[in-house]
Amino acid sequence: MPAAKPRQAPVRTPKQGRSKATVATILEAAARILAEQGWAGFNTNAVAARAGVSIGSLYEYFPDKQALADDIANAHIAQGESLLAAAAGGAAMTGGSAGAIVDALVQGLVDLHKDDPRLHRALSSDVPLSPSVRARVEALRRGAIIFLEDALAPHVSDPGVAAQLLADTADAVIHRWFVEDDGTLASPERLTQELRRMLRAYLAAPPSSASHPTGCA
Amino acid sequence: MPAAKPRQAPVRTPKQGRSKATVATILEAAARILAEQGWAGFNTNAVAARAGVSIGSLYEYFPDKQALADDIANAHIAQGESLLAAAAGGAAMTGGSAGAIVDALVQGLVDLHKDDPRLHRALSSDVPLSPSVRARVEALRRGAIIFLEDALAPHVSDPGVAAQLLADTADAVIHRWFVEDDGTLASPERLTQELRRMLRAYLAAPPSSASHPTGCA
DNA sequence: TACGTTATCGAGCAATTACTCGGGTTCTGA
DNA sequence: TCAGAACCCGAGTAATTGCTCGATAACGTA
Repeated sequence: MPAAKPRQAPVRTPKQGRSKATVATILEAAARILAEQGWAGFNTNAVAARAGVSIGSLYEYFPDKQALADDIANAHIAQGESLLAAAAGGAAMTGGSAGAIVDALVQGLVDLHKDDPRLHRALSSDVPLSPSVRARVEALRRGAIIFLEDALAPHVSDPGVAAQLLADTADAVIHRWFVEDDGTLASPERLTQELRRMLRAYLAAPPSSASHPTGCA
Repeated sequence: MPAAKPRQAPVRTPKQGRSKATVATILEAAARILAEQGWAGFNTNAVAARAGVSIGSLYEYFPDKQALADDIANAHIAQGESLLAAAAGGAAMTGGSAGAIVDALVQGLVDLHKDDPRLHRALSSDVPLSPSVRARVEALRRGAIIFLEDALAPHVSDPGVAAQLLADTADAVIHRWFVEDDGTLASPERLTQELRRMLRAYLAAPPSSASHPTGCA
């Protein structure tokens, strides 16, 4: 890893159709390698070879390896943004009851994780992303929590904490079941159903009860 | 990364006191580098330098880089095993009520994550561990779930699913709050309290109620 | 003290890999 | 048709890094 030096020939922006296709091919090959072999197998020579393109061509359009990874991550994040927006819309449509909020949240996260789980895994816990990309992920998370906070306000006493608990729980657990999946004992679908039940139970529970819960006394 | 070749001089097992100290120093330095810089900064030359030991000495006691990482992971897992055993004992002592089970589970996992969170993070989602180590982690997880399953049997209708949901939820969420900690909105302690509330509410909820939960109707 | 065992050392080898650069090919517009 | 722009090529460079090996030093014991 040589120190950052000013590049002689500046990075090209594709103008003709063939170069646009080249860039797309490179990005696709890079994503596949990332999904299949993770960051460890992600080297620019391999990406170029897999794309059927010379290493020189790759560096015509990407200033360095990091930019390539960031581009892939940004595309994935954009997908996540629209997916969560759709989930938010769905929750609003169905009336905003606690159950509807839970369903929309869980469904949105399942959708996000089900499409290309291996790439999602690589991007979320393997690739060292640049600060700007990390900031975008964080913004997405915060946006989702803020939305949840508003939606939950009528239903709980501390919407801020409830929103974060719901968002983090659903995301972390779904991530584990759909992405890590190291010999999961029960099926993800069954577990997801039970997850919804748990989140609903939480939202329905009184703010702070006795230390020994006894159900409905 | 050259192909695996039979080592000329077999790996030494430390006999004298000074070599035992050397091994300990190497392991300590390696753990610190792993915690501070992750797998990316974890190279054997750096470990040897940080330990104040020559690279040759390192390779007297560790066959390769992977063995070094695995040794650190195994020590960490052993710690986790005893911690979870303690939590299990605690739950049994306090009577085995649903609330006690939740408290013991959450407390055990918090303890596991609070001690050296950076190392825990590196080991759990950065270092490519060898299959045997991964198997040991998986065995630990399954053991915890089996234990939970027995403990929950008197309280829920489907202990298998409930046990996995509880274990995965608590682990994943606590991991996020105590280890990842990317600008968490609320304090981990407050969130942990609310997590306990959620898990209790789940265990107290009836097996399968109407789609619109209304608390205790 | 003498000798075998144990421990330490570090220059350097070999493989990997991010990235360059000089030169060729294809396209486009006049 | 032809000049220049856009595109593509891939051998090669320099840095990093896992690991070896022959030599030296410290230790234990007779």
